[in-house]
Amino acid sequence: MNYWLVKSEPFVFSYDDLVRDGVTRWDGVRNYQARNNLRAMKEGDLCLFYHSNEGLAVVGIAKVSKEYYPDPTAEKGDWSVVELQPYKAVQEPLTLATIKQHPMLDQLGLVRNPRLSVMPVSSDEFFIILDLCKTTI
DNA sequence: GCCAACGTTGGC
DNA sequence: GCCAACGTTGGC
Repeated sequence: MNYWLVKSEPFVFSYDDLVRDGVTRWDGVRNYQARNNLRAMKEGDLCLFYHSNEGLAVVGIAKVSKEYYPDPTAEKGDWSVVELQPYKAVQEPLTLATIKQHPMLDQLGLVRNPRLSVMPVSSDEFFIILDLCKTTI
């Protein structure tokens, strides 16, 4: 089991939208590092769902329901998508400000490379974050 | 292969 | 709205 963090602008696609839709195709990724992370996801892996631009917080957990396949929205280039489904909303959203204050989370990709939209999270980091969200899985 | 210019992301 | 960081593009 691997753990990940995906970012979405909530006014484009929020965690509530994921709950509403039940499953979504995570398309439109046009960054090689992010794409390679999508390709490393296995069915059943869990993703922290982070709201960027607005909210600036981890708000839920998504599960990888389908492993990568070619992005149908890509007109050219070698891009991939996965499918995600809602797993669990967190009890308390965890804001970026709080994440930055936590000494155990200073290696988190979200802090070290704020522009990457799909990134791996260590299991230690994942469970620290769940704990800060007062959430169990 | 280098590097300048440009575009995008995303926090503040 | 601004700006820093990063990635991409394209000329040489």
